[in-house]
Amino acid sequence: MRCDANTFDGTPQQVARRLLGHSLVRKIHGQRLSGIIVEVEAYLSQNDPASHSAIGRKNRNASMFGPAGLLYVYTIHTRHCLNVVTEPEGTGSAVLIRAIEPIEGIQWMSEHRNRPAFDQRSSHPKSITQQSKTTSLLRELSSGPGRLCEALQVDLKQDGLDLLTSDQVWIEQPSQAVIDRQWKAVESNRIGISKGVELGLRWFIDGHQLVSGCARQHSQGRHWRFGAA
DNA sequence: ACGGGGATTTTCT
DNA sequence: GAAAATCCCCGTG
Repeated sequence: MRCDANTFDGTPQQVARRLLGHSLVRKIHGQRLSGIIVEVEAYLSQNDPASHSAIGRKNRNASMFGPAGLLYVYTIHTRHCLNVVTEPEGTGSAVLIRAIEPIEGIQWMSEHRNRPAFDQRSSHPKSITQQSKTTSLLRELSSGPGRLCEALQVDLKQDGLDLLTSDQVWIEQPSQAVIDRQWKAVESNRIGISKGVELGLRWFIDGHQLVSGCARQHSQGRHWRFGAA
């Protein structure tokens, strides 16, 4: 079920934690592409030197200052990254989606990433070797903010779309299958930034294989039952 | 008009 | 690990 405004209501920290386990859905050429959000970061409107909003409202970050539930897309080198805008119009805050576990349209995502076609027959592998092979293929697809944008064919053309009403991209509530997994979420510092590292503000599913970066586990950090936040 | 910088990824050694 | 790739925007002149 598509999320309503309640999902995007709250501080960027609250929305970031809430979005874990939700599905990011992209519809393109009549096809549904989707994945479960497993890693997020919050970027704040105040006292956050790493936030794009820290330089003030410009053309390129304008949608970050829009109302909660907008999509904010920016470019980094040759790639794109996508964010969910939080807080009321005029407030520059957002949640960066850093990794998804692909669910629907995996073949299309493989093509978009220009990777060898993903073999659906091995998506329920029996041997450990097949399992790790599948995992590494999926990691290439959507573990990392630039990768998932390419897999879902999201770029500046989607910047500013409204996730509440768009027929191109939206967020859906966690499926029963996800709830049954009894995931735990953990907090860490954000990665890939030079300022504001000590603020924390990164959350991910503990031990999930598609979380980006080397630290997929953070056992010493605070953690809680998924869905409790 | 020009040049630098960035919430990244890939492909080397 | 380190460097390249070769983007978009923004600040400067």
